[in-house]
Amino acid sequence: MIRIGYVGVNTLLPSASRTFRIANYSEQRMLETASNNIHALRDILGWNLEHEITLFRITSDLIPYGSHPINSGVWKTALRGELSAVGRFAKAHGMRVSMHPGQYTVLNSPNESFYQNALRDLDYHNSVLTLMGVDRSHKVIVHGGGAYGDKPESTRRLVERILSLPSEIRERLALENDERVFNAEEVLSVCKQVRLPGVFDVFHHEVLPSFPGKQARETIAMFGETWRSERQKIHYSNQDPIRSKGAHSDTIDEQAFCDFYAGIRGLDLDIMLETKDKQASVLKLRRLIPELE
DNA sequence: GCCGGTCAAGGTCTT
DNA sequence: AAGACCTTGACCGGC
Repeated sequence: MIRIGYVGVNTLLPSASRTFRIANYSEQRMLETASNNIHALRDILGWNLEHEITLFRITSDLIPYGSHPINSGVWKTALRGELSAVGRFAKAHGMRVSMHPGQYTVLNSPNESFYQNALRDLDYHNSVLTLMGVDRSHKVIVHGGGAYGDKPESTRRLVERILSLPSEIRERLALENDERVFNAEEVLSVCKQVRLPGVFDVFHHEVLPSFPGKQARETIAMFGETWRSERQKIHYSNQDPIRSKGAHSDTIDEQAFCDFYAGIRGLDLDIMLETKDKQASVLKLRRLIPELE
């Protein structure tokens, strides 16, 4: 069974990513905005339930400045009940949620300060999911980080940093190939070394290829081994025809997806679609391929 | 008031 | 040294 989902916001509903300028920061404003965002998230999941969509990525902006030093972390206690409630809803309906720190969270940075920032950010993302009460199959997905002109050393540092993470954070982590630095082959190698699941991003793999000669199904199968007893997840998107290389398209290209799907049909897989039109691409592919969940 | 254009946090890589 | 990358919404200037 192949299940598809979408990322971050629903274009038909109020956003769960509301924020404000850091110059206007106050604890009260942070808590109000965060509470509103959590309720907006609940409404998005409700919409998803009505449309039988059970795969969703929660925005990193759910708690404004959630991992910034300006934020005391009081939201972890103040909003415990609201996070728990939305998590109960997700669990009750068999939903799988995830989070994805941005490209600026760099775990393998040689800069100690940036490393500490990354640790805070991973703690933030893990805390949201933990307070929701969802287990470690609901992942926090990160990229490998930078190369710093020395890939072997940067990779070694990445491995070391992952292994030294607090276990509750490490056990929720998955690694994803990016389009500039860590390709699929390198990410898979790190995943095996540190025993973490790997998220294969189909589009990044097209922009920054590896595994020459291997078909998508083979590569997905190799990544699948890293998931052990958990359900495998991959990312899928297309190149925007106008914007720069690596930019996501507005919507999923039906022909491209059909060609891709022909090679993976029959697998057990969660596929996150990354497009500007969000939920619309999920509904579009469902119409095109009714057997998709 | 509304509209459209610009900026924001975060760090790395490329030009 | 400066711009690109990414993201959506906040914010600001001009009507």
